[in-house]
Amino acid sequence: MARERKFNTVELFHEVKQLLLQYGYDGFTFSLLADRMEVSRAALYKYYDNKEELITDFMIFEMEEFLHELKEMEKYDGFAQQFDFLIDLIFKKTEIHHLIKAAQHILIISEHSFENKEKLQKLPLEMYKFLQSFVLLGKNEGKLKNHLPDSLIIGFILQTVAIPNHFAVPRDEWIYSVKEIIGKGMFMNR
Amino acid sequence: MARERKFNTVELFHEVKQLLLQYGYDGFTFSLLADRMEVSRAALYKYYDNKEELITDFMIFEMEEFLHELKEMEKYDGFAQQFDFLIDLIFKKTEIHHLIKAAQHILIISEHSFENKEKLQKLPLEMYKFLQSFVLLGKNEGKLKNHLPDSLIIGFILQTVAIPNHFAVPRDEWIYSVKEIIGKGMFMNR
DNA sequence: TTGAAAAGTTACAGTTCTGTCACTTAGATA
DNA sequence: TATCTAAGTGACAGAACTGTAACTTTTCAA
Repeated sequence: MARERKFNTVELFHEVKQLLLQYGYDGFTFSLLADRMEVSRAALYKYYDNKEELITDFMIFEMEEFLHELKEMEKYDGFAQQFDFLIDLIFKKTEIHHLIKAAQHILIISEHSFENKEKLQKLPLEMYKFLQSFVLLGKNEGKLKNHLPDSLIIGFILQTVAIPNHFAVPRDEWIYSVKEIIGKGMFMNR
Repeated sequence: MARERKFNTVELFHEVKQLLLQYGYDGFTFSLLADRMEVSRAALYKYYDNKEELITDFMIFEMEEFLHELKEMEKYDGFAQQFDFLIDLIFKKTEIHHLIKAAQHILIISEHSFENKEKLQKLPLEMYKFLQSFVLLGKNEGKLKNHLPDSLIIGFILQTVAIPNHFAVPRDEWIYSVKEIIGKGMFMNR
């Protein structure tokens, strides 16, 4: 009925991710993407009205995938095991942190609402709600300090991934030390 | 001998800061700045060749100011007091975190070297070296865990400022809890 | 008072990106 | 094989930003 497509959504999103991480939201252009995909710029406009819609769709795709992997946590028993899984996951997927930042950037600069804007807004909330149940488990098990705000606990854990490792401390040592600080702090116990 | 200037560097940098924090490096333009300063765009080009040079000069100004405030730490006696001062300072100057990010952005995207590029590169290093001596003090006093990498300790402390307080936990409770987690961790002691 | 010098403006050319439209191409089906 | 339809292209106009050059304005000092 119609001509064969030169690319699919998976290939497209793969390049979008590379470009976003390399150039950021503002540096990303349809020309850049079209060159990478080896199609004309106009071809991309057949599928997405503008950059905002394209990146939004991509973000939703990435965040849903991450959320899906996050929910693997439930397969682990008890807080301690889930904690280890969580830290390992966010260090395996460090890009997600940058992508969420970019997502918030879209929501801030976009004036008019559009198709998937609402969906993009809801995803971080869903993620937050899921992690809050994890925090609650920790508190109920008596493993997490009760008086600390849930949002700070969650934020702290997610933020660690953004600490720049300028001096190239070996990955394993780094992650081990992060877990240590989050759990037991950096002060000596007396 | 010459005509009176319509603006000075202090006023200029004040507006640059506002615009940078609101629009980010990419969103910042000479037109935007000229409007704010109520001068013509071309007038700005009398003082700065381009955006890169302008923002670089501004960054150096801001980072030197911050470094100066940071060095007030030395007036406090012992690690514990210096730690409290440091946390309070970085929460008083949360913007500096975003500005340093922007500075790194410049260094990444700029191809050719220019006047103050080197100076901009050196400032974070100077800051790092200063904080490292603080970490050393903590380790020597037996207050900080010896086996944790210095760069992680420093990164951890600086990064806390970027944790988003989405649910508007009161400032004092927030900062108190941050200090608690950094020092003693979020796990219950058994 | 007049003219040198710095401050400031206007206007232009060049670049890059955006969004659209008329067009061509390729594959399925009738 | 004719033709319908979706895929893809090239080319255009409009917008925004950049950097510069020629010009005007203001001030002070000789």
